[in-house]
Amino acid sequence: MSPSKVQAAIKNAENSCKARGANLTNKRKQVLYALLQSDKARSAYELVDYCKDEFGETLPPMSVYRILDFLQDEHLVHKLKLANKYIACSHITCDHDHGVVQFLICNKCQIVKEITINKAMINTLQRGVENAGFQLASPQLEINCLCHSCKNKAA
Amino acid sequence: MSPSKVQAAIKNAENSCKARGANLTNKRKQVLYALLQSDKARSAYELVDYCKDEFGETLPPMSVYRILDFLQDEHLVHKLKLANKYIACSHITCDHDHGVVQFLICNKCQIVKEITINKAMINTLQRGVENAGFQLASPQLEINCLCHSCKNKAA
DNA sequence: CAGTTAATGATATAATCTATCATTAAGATC
DNA sequence: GATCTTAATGATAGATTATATCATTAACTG
Repeated sequence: MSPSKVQAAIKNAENSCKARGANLTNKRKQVLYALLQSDKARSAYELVDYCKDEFGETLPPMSVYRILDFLQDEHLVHKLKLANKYIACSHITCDHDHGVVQFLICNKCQIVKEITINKAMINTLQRGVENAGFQLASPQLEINCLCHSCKNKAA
Repeated sequence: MSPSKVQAAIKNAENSCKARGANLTNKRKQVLYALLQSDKARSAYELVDYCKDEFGETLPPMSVYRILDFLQDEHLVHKLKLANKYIACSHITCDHDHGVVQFLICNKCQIVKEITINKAMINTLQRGVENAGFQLASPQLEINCLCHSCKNKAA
């Protein structure tokens, strides 16, 4: 994401926090920044390293986990359970509704791509899930994939 | 799963291993048994405990991981990355093709239900994934859900 | 400025998983 | 059957992800 977009996203995030009575502190901004300017999902410990390298900020892991919890509560960050890593929510920079966003996660390099699929498809899936007595935790699925470049490397 | 089905499944597994030149040892059978007779996904450490309790077998965790690797190589066991737990593959007991099986995993209690969805749906998803330059790791998705009873408890 | 809440730090520890080397069991060859 | 070889398992250490808990610091409030 371009630096100006990242800055804009952080500004938006700051405002939305304020509107909810929450406080996007400097350290929280740093973690959010780290996630915004990456196309990969990052682990909590990778974020610790990033903040150290980029900002000279020595955040203890515990603080990063707390900050990630905060950012998730504010809907600014999403945890990918398939990878045990975290990404910035895409709607921070682009909030018009295109359909249903799905996460494609590369098993090898953990790059994340978001694609949009037909809402009808998700509705069908949802019906199937409900017929089984279950309930979708989210319309956004995490999909185990292999990205183009890892696929070529693997071959 | 009924005890007789479990026994039949283990017998089948034994044969298919033999056919591939692999050896379904007693300890491997115990781990497979533990997964077959559970409707929940189990972690490696839960399997250690299970084998201790049920068979008086004190398997070190490392051995269980190795056994799980073996069983996965033999396509007898599947790892659910969403839960970091393991389940017996359903085709062990029932090998006719119904469509595409999906794993519904309860976020709370980790019970696993397998549902079948329309093959056309998966094909559509697959096309979307490929258009994005990715490749589905498997047609079987792991879907973050809440089961009926946990949903009621949560309310 | 005193008191309170919010945010962060420090420490310990749990859970999942991998790497590596040692040992034991099983199968093959003579 | 003794020996050699490979397969299977054990033992140990450590990496990674995550939570629990208590202490400290910063920010807000009256």
